[in-house]
Amino acid sequence: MVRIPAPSPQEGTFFCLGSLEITMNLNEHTAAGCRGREILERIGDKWSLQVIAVLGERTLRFTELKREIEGVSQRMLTVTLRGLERDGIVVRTVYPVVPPRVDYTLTPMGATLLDAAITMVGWAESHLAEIDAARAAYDARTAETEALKSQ
Amino acid sequence: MVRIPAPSPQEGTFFCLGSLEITMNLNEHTAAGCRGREILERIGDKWSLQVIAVLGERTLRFTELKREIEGVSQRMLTVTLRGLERDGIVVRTVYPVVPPRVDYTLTPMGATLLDAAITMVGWAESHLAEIDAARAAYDARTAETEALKSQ
DNA sequence: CGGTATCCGACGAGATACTG
DNA sequence: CAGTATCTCGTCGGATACCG
Repeated sequence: MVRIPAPSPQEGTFFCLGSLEITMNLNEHTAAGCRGREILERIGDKWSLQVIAVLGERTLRFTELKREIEGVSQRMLTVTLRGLERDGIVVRTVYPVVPPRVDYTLTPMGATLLDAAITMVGWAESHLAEIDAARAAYDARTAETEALKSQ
Repeated sequence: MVRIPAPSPQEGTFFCLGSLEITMNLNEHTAAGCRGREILERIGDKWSLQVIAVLGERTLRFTELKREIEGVSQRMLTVTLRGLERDGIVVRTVYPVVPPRVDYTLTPMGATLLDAAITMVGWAESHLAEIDAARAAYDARTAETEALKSQ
């Protein structure tokens, strides 16, 4: 388990991730202020991870990206890309030509994020069967309880 | 980059995470059906990761959990715990005593998930400064553009 | 103590229409 | 082509009240 000593305890510490402490200002003393969760809020949304994944293969234009991801609306792709650009995860390059051309590329930092994300996906892949079994068992238990109640 | 050959292509394949293909039924052919994203939907929500983290240290009762997490409502803690229980990440143990006592424990699978999550948090920790810089730069650029437009 | 039930506001996200 | 603007609806999550 990772434990990071708080460098300036007088600012107050916040149990961010169990034993993983981080230092923060007291006025940020909310769960939303947890920096460790920020990255999950970024890639935990509906589209970010998929965008990062496809850009991990190669640079793409807006329309190519939209075609590649399948299901994303133009609006949400724009919103997602702006967020990723703001965080320095993708670079947006506009070519002043007609018709317009905009390329999106993963930054080096974005590539390292993709590596970390793949770890998570790997975990998911190797535990999917176990999760499905747990769900089936839980749902069976729940259904049984419900049936007893309605008698 | 991870590429998993689709075992039964006739069921249709779906580009789940860039080059990471998974097999799925055609009637699940939505982005939400992506199994790789399921785990992110689980721990990407507002409270799951924090619950997993504090349970990673030791078994806790409901009220202890609520005290430990700070900011979570009773409702959301219940909802979160039910979800984690259903997925086999935590175990809920009810002791038939008065007053009631309910213990929550991380399963072995939950512990491995915590390890994977810590990888992500580690990434976040080591890139926070870079992300903040990127945001500041982006916001500065945006503010500048806005100022020019309103002239 | 450890929940459930209900109400309600805020936000995420799709559909659609319009633009440089 | 690559967006922006607006509307709308569904879901998330907090507050509150009640229960075994």
